[in-house]
Amino acid sequence: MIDWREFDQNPVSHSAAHHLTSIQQLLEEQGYARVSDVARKLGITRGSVSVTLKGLRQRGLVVEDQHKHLGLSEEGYRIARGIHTKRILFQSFLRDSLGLPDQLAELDACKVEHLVSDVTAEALALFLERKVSKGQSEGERTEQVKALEKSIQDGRVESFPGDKVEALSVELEKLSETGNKDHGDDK
Amino acid sequence: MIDWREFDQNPVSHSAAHHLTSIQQLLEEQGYARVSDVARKLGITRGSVSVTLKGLRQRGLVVEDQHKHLGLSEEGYRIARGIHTKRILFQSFLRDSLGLPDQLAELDACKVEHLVSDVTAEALALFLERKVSKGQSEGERTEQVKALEKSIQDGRVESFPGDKVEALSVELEKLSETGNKDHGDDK
DNA sequence: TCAACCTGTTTGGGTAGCCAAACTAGCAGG
DNA sequence: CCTGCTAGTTTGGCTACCCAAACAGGTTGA
Repeated sequence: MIDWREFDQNPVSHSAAHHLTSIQQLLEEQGYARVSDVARKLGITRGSVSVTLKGLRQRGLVVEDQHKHLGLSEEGYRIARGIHTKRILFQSFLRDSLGLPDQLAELDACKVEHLVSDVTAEALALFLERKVSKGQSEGERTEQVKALEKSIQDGRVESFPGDKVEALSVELEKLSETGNKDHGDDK
Repeated sequence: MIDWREFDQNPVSHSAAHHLTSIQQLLEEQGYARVSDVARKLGITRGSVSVTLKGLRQRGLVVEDQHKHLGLSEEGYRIARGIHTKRILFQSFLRDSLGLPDQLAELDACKVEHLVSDVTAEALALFLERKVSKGQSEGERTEQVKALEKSIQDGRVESFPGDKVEALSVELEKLSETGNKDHGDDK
C-alpha cells in the first residue's frame, strides 16, 4: 500500500495554488493585483487572503512592492504556470477525449490540477499531442519525443512545464476559447 | 471562474475515503476489521482512527457490532466500491494509456480517486473499454453504450459504479495483478 | 491473583483554512 | 476638520486532520 498521506505533501496546497494563479491572472487582466482583488476573485475575505499571502511571502513565492501591489517571484511564477498548464491539459483531456461537458471538465481539472505529478502531466501532454497530430507519419517522432517517452517511463522529467508542453497548452486553451461563446461569465 | 472551493465539498474526504476502503479491504483479507487494524493499515494512531470512525458511524457509513468489529453500511459500501473503482480506472489509464511507471500511476490515482465525479469516471471507463476492444467492429456499439455516451455529454449518470464499470474494473485489476503485460521492461 | 499486553477512547497540542469583526491607515468631499 | 470609503491586518472561533499520552477494559500466563 502506497503512503496515502502523500496527498497533502505537494509543493502547494489547493488553496495556495489558487492564490498564486489568481495573482498571475490579475496581473494579466489589469496589470496589478492587491489583496482585495485576490479576495474578490477567490470569493473569500480579505483577512483570509492576507494571512495566506503572508505565508506565501515567507515561502518566497509572492512579493509585494511599496504600494501593496502583489507579484510572483520566479519560483512562484513557475509554480503558477505549471498549475495552469496542468489544468488546461486535464480540462482538454476530459472534454475532448472523454467527451465531458466543458463545465464539468473544468471543475474536475480544477480539483486535481495541483495534485498530479509533473511526469503525469508531461505524459498527458504527449498523449494529447499524439492525438492532435494523428495524421502525420510515425517517422515524425523526433529524438526529443522518444527521449521524453523514456523519461516518462522512468518517472522523471527535467522541468515542468517545458517549452513544448507550454506551447501545446497555449494552443489547447486557444482552441477551447473559440469553441465556447460564453466564457466570460465570472461572478 | 468555477467555484474552486468545491474541492473539499465531496461526498467523502481523502482521509475518510481511505478509512472506508481500508475496512473493506480488511474484511476481504481477514474477515474482520477493528480500529487497530485500520490504524495499522493506514499508518496512523488508534486514537486518530477512533475519532474519525466515530464521525463516519454518525454519518451512517460505518457500523460496529458488539465485539467492536467494524463493517460498512450499504451506503458506506457503495462509496468504498466507487472510490476503489475510480482508483483502478485512473491507475490503469495512467499506466497503460500514458505509459507511466506503475508506482507513480498508483500514487497519482490515489490522490484523485475521491475527487473526480462519477460522470468523469464513467467516461474514463468507456474510454478504456473502447481501447481494450479496439479490434471489434464499430457496429458493436450497443444501445447501452450510446445511451451512456449521451448521459456523459449531459454530465449526469444514474449510479456509480454501475455493473458494467464494475466488471471492467475487476478485469483491469486482474490484468494489472498478473504483472505488467504491455511494458515488460522493468521487473 | 495479578502483572503484562492488547484494544479502544479521550484529551490537549499543532497545522491549515475559512469567517466575522475590530482596528489601522490613506484619501476624498463637504 | 470631520465624515465616510476603501484597503490591509489582526484576532478569536470553527472544522478537519494528525499525534502523543493518559486512561479504561479485557485476556492471558505465571
